[in-house]
Amino acid sequence: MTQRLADVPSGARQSTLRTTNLGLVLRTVCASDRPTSRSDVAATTGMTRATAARLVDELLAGGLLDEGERDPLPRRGRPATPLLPGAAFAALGLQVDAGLLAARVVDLRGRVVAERVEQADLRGSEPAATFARLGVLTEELLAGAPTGLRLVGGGLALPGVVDELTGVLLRAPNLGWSDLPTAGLLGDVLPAGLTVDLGNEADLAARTVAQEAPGRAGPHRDFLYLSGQIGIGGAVVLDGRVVTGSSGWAGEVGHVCVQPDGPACSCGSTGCLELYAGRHALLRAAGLPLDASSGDLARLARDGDPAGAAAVETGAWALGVALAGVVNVVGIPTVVLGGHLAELADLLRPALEGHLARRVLSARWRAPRILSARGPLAAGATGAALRALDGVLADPAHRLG
Amino acid sequence: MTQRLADVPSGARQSTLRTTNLGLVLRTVCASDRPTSRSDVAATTGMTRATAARLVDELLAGGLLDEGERDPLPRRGRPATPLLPGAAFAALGLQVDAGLLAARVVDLRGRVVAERVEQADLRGSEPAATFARLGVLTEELLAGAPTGLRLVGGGLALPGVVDELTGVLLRAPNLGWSDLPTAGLLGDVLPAGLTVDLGNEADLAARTVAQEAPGRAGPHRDFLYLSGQIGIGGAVVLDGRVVTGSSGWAGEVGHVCVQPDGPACSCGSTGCLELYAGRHALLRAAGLPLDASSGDLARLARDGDPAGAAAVETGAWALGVALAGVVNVVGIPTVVLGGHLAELADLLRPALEGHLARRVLSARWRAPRILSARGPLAAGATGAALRALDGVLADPAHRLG
DNA sequence: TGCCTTATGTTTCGAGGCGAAACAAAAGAA
DNA sequence: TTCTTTTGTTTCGCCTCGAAACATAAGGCA
Repeated sequence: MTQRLADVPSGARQSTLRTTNLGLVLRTVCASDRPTSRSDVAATTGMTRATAARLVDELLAGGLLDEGERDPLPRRGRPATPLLPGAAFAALGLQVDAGLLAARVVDLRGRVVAERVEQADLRGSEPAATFARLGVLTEELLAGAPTGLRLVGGGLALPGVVDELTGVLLRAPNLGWSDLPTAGLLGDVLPAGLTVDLGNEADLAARTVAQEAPGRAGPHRDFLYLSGQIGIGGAVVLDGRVVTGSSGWAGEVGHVCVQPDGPACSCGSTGCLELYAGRHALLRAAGLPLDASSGDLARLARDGDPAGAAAVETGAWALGVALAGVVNVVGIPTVVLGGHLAELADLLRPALEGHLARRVLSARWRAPRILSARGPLAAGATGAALRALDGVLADPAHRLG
Repeated sequence: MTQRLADVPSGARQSTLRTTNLGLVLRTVCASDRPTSRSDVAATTGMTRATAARLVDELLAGGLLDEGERDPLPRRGRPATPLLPGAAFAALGLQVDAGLLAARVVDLRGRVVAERVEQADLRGSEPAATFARLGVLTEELLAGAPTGLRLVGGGLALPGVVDELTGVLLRAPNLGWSDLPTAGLLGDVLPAGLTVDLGNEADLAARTVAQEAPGRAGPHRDFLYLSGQIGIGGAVVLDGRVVTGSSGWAGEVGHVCVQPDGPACSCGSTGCLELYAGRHALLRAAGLPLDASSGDLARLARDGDPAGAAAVETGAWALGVALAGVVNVVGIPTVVLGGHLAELADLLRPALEGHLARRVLSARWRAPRILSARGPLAAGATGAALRALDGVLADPAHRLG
């Protein structure tokens, strides 16, 4: 198990060693779901206790680790000093969606330190006005947050295609926004000195499934995440990491064609998944108003309403065709349904797993599973904060200098 | 541009530094398409000349680098000593396909040192007999290879689903093989001490596009590779690396559904891509015998034969539907056609690019491109050798101890 | 021809960081 | 009280790299 330096074309020096090991120690502490001691760190990393202790002390001095209270466990030997991720470090997660605004502060231990979620119909809203609202929300949030918090950065989850490098929102049909340079807008409404990076809502929400706290892996390492908003977004998680691709154009599962002879989609194609399993499509097929919730639909279908059942049936069929294609290509048989699809998971599962069993080549070897990502609202905001905190874990030395 | 150690949960020590930098130097020399000097290495890696020279000397001693002849270029200053990847290191690439057997030796400079390719109809063949033939081929190949070659390993490309870890061929419909443990069969027919790893043909062939020599990147960093054999396999290349997924079940593009109401496929699904754009489907639609070549089909279509043109048209349509889905999900707009599809690329391109322009969400921002991977036969064999050589580049220190 | 300039490669020295091993500390067990 | 066990600390030596001076091998120019 020799360690290997990443393929950055730059020579490694002594300080690189230090940087790397600082990160390793921090990640080791974060990865554990219980307090860890210097000795534990040494054991799991293979370092000597001397080295582990040196590194831990440096991280403690920088506030990236905290020493916890001694656990009064009756054990032989000198009692260990528990180590925890530094509670002072936190990040800001924001989300703008067609139906809500959210702002959340998550600390390095993965705790939600403060949050504000506001229902709002933002379809076709004016970007500047909406960003101003987001700014007010954030200001209130931070005013109520504990003092002494060190915000290391932030992220903004948006329901659309985003260029993470330039900070331009390229396309967000459900907000009615496109080609929007957000840097200026965000700079005007957010506290100075805080860097907020954009991200696709599905990509970021998938992080909340991939890790249950910064640096601590969730129950699944490889899965497909489906984010049911008005449209359907997706993310591929491989080895615990979201595969973003070379640009933001990945994960548009909603526009996978499930019926080439089907109706025209606003995207220019025909028979897109969204036309069968999108939020509006399902509600319309069930005879419900477009502002009904997924819970309403679920109730209808469970109560034996024929239109409701048919809507779910059609949705499961379309999801089956589209997901089978994705599973055949990326080879990951685990699908996590998020957003409004999470609430429908139990209803969709029987038919959907049946379709997948038939259409997925590997089904006989590894049967595809449909899971549900029930959780608090605005998972994208949490994911955005997690992403910012991941930056700290990747290079803690940067925060010490 | 700080260097970061990979996320292996093991502490980095001084020797790790050395190991890493040895690899970095070797890869730097390999990445260049012209001889490189110690001074060049220092400049591109940011090391001092002293360090670069130390590392180079160690690699020279181990044969991983060679010093070349001085280039009599009239330049000022002390002439540089050219460095080249060590020609003594090479790997064996094998391929078994429905229509051929291939064995090839590729050295660290990316040169084909020796090769044997044999046409053969292996559909439904007896695995043991076919492996015996492969063994004979390999023996002849190695007998004719230059002496002093150090074979670092090998790979076998198979047209099917493979478990790379256990060495089991799970499913190869066109050979008629399934659940075949190859380790024993290979061990019986290959020289002792040579480790040969399995690989999917498309995954390995994609490597020949991703890199033009070991450690030297090809023209495209991100692309989709389509391998047209009798079936249609695929591979996703992201950042120059083939994305293999957690098991071998990725890349089954041939069984993406393009028409849910379409005919039944042998895989159990309906309307699979393969039924429209697979080799047999195209030939049948064109009214050609199943043993005709893609060149025959191309000629027919170019000559204005209606059936031939229709076959190409249908193939392009089906590829359009399937690839649009893949591009929408993985966000990579570059598609490289390999195998028998390479020869049809020019014919498919107009219609196919049209379909993609309509069905791919990002088309207006980045128009999908269809490229052709024309090259020598049995690209999988070359890719298998490249994969083995990549192992050397990843950890050259291992070859020095 | 002889000296200067320039680029490459080598040698020497010092500093940073880790491992090894002894040591100190803090508890339970006998 | 003393022994045992586990954790944390200190000291020392080794490894590897960077810095800087030095050596080498060419062209340029008078």
